[in-house]
Amino acid sequence: MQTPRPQRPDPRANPIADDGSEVRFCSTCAFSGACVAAGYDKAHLRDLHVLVEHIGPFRAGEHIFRTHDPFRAIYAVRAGLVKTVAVDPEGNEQVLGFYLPGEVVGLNAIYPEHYPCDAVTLETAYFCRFSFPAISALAARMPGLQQQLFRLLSKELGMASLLAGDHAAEERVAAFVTDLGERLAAQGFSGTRLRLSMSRVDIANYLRLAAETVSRIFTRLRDQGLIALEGRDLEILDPPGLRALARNVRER
Amino acid sequence: MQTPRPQRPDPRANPIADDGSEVRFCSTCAFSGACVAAGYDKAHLRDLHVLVEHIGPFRAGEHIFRTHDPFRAIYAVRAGLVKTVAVDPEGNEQVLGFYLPGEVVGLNAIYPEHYPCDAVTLETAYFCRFSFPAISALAARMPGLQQQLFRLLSKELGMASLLAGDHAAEERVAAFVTDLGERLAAQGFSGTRLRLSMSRVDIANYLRLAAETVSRIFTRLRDQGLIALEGRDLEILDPPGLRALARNVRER
DNA sequence: AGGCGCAGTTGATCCAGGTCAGGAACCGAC
DNA sequence: GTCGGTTCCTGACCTGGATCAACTGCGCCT
Repeated sequence: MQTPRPQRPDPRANPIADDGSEVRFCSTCAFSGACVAAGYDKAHLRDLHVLVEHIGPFRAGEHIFRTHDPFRAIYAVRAGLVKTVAVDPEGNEQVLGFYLPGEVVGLNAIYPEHYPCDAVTLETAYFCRFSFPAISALAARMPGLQQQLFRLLSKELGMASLLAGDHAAEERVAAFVTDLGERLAAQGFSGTRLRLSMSRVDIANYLRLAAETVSRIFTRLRDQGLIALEGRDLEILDPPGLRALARNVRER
Repeated sequence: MQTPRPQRPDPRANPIADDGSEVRFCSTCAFSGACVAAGYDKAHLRDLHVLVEHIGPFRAGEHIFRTHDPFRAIYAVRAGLVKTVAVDPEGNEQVLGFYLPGEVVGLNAIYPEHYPCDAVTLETAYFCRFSFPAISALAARMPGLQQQLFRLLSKELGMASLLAGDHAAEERVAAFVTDLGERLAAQGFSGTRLRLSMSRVDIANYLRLAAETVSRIFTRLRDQGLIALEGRDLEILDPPGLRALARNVRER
């Protein structure tokens, strides 16, 4: 709905998840495990590097792809933050997910062959673009890569099922914060001090709550001493406490 | 929670989606497209047949796999109906999906490497069991099969996102019925006269509603002349009308 | 400085759907 | 047949979270 006005890149933001080198590639990239773990040689790694296209910077509010665009590629986030948003015929938006550095956007477009959502950057962001026909052809020659793609899809499926569960507002918010922290930690960032680069409205929409509810729950969690929150800067003070609240959303 | 007592197979139920022949294979199987569409020869088809294992019958209430079982295989439904159910630590159940003949169960286990849910038959059912290591090895040699697996995963992802959307109870029920009809039609069954083999409680749980709400909405839809419903036998009287109610859930 | 606009918070009210409580219909068991 | 169990439906009430309405604080413009 909103047409976010461009805003200039913020030098403080956006730690870059790789060293920028073409050869060493993103060390935390979603696909790195496919090669490294399986012990692939330089030649295979080079295949991956040839088909990847480094794109960016995108400034906050720019679109990577839009609903109904034909599906051509998947995008690994190199730096920055992206949300995917589906819009129904009445114009209601639904945030489907937030994607951190090292994560992959666009997998839900494989089946419909068109992107079923918009992908919008929330901060200045850089991507690796993988042509899907090319990467799936390569996957046929690299079992580790095929396996990795299966795993990414299956993981995304698990995330969607969590979101689909019916959980109380507080559980949802606690799970959201815990999950963000863990995903950041998995990418080598701090898992306890983090910046919520998305607006409260986006968070609320993603959690299928009203923005007011999210706001109230944040203050409640703060009053309980579980988190410290100032604007968009969040610190998780009591990870186990928060995890306990989120327990039903996350464990099964 | 409930331990459903076994019940004897009902000869009326469970139209079988294939001719039972080992060689001709399930004509409506989720994987048939992978071979036929891509023009594969008999040799490749035979590879698929060798790795598949026909299992069943399972009677209503039996488990195909359970939460935490190590992930070994995916299962294509040959006949009958299955639900998948996740249980959280407090014992709350969440139905994740219903699977009709021709559809595939177990894809959400790839990433965690353990099944994240139980799969329970709701009527007498037969399956094709595909060892996952074997089918993904074959997929590396059969791009059409690899593509098909990607598509299945991506499709399932889309379904989960629909379920995760926040929609009014009536929209959810209308979408559920419409979707069931379309999926049955896709498998060659009637898309307008169908049997809800799952209980109202299961439907409600799947839609994240109370059973009472589902019941009330069914009667409302009947009063509006959109459906005819007697027990578990449903007829969709006004498909476009129902689709209109479901519009926001399904279109994007 | 002042003023505008947007993001976020807080309080007051409302309502969709959940919960609770009966009751009817339909089994299968004996 | 009757009994007990189960599923489904319906009515009466309750509540979590949505909605509506201020209000605050901040960044940006002129």
